[in-house]
Amino acid sequence: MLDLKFIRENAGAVRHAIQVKGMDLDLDELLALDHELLGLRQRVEAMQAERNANAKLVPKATADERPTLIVKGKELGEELRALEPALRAHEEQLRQLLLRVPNIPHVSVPVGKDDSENVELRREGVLPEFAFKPLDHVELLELQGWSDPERVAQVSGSRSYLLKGEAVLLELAVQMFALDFLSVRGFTPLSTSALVRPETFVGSGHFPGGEDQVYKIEGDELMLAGTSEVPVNSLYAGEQLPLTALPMTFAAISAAFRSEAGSAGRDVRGLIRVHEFRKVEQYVLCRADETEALVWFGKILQNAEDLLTALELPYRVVQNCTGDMGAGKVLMYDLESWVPSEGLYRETHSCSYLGDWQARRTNLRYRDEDGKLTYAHTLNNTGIATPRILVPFLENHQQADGTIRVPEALQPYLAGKISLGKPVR
RNA sequence: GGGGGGUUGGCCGAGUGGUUGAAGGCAGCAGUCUUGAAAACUGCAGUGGGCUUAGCCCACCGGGGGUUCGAAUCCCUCACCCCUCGCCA
Repeated sequence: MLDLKFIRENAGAVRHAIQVKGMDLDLDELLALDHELLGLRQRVEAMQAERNANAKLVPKATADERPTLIVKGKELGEELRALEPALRAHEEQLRQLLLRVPNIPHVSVPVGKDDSENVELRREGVLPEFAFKPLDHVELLELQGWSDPERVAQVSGSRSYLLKGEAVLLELAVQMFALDFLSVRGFTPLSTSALVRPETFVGSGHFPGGEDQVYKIEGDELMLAGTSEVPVNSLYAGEQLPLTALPMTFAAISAAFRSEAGSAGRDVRGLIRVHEFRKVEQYVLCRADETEALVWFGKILQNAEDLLTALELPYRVVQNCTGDMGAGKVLMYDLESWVPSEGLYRETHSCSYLGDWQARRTNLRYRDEDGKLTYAHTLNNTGIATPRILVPFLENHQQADGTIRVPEALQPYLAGKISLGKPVR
C-alpha cells in the first residue's frame, strides 16, 4: 500500500507504475473517490461535532430544557445514521482500490511486459561437462529408487512428490545446511506455521489478486501460505517497535502450499513445480531508509549466491522487469540455477525489496531517531527451496556410475558421505 | 469439546452511562538542583485524520454490530489470552 497523500501528490509517478507493471487499475477513479470521501467525511464530522456539543448540554440543562435537547439529539442521530452507510461504503471502496495500487519501481528496473524481458546481469559457476550421457532428475531418482511417482499420484494426485531413501536425507540436509548457513550470518531461525489467517495475505500483498493460488481450510477461517514470507510479514503487525529492535533478520523454515491454478500442463513432470514444498526463507525488516534497505538487498542476494556456490551449482542473476515483478516490489532479482537436462537456467531463488508497501498493510511501525512513528521496510529472498533445488543438484552432481556427488560443504549434513546412491553402471 | 475469567495509552494499572482521550505508576523528553551524574522536585507528553492551522474539530479503550440525547462503561457477535475438566500426538 502507498500513502494516500503520496498518491495524490505523485499521481503521475503512480500512473506510470500502473502502466509499466501492466496493472488493471484506474487511478482517476481512486482520486475521484478520495475527493468524494473527503467531502462526505467533512459533512459527517461537522454533524458529529454538533451532536457531541448537544449531548454535553443535557446534564447541565434544567428539567424544562432537557426534552428539547433530547429531541434535537435524536434528530441529529438519525441524520447521521442516514449518512453512515454511504461513508462506510466509500471508505471500503477506497481501501479496496488502495490495496491494488502498486509500488513505484526503482529507477534501475528495466521496463518490460513479462519474464521474457527480464535482464540477465551475470553468470556464475562453471557448467558441468559430462563424459557420459547425463540423465534428467526424474530418471536419476528412478534409477536410485528414490521416488515413486505412480503411487504418490494415487495418494495425493498430480504435482505431489515423494522421496525415499537417501533422497530424504538429502532434502533435510539441504534445508539444515541453509538454516545453519544463515544462522551463522546472524539470521534468527524461525519455524513458522503455513496455516494463516486470510488477512496475512492482504498484509503481504498476495491479496487481493492471488486468491486462486491459495488453499483454504474448509470450515476454518484459515488458509495455507505459499511462503513463510506471509506469516513472518504479519508477525509484528500493528506494533510500534523501538528503533533498537531493527533490523530484524529471519531465516524462516516452513512448508509452503501453492494451488498452481493457471499453470496446468506446465512442469508437470518431476520436482520443479509441486503443490507442497519446504523452504527456508530470508526475511528482513529494517528502517525506512532506501540506502540501508538496498544494502540488505545486496546481503540477502549474496547469501543466496553463496549458498548456491557452496552447493557447487552454476547459476545466473536476473533482474526482473517491471511486468514480472509484482505490485508491491521496488526491486526484484531472481537467481536461476543451471538445469543440464533442459540446457537452461531455472528460477530457484527470488529476492525482493518492497519499501514500506507491506509494512503499511500490516501497520508495522517503529519510532525513529526523532520519536516519529515510521513504517518499516521489508525484504525477502529464498534461502533454499526443496524439492526444486534438488533438480539442479541431482543433475549437476551426477556421476558416470549413477551416484550423486556430495559437495564438500554439504558433507557434514550427510554424515560425511561424499556421494549418494549405489553405483548402478 | 465443557465450564470460568480476561483484553484500557510504549509498559503496568484505575475507571459510578454524562468536560474521561481516559486517574495513578514506570519508562520518555525539557527544566530546577549538582563540578558532573544519580536522587528529589517542576513541567511536557497517545495515534490517525480534517479545517477558516499560535487554534479548533472528528475518530480511536481487542475487531465488528447494537441500545442511548450521550458508551471505555449496557447488549450481541467474532478473535485472542489465562485458568479448569475431558480427550489426545
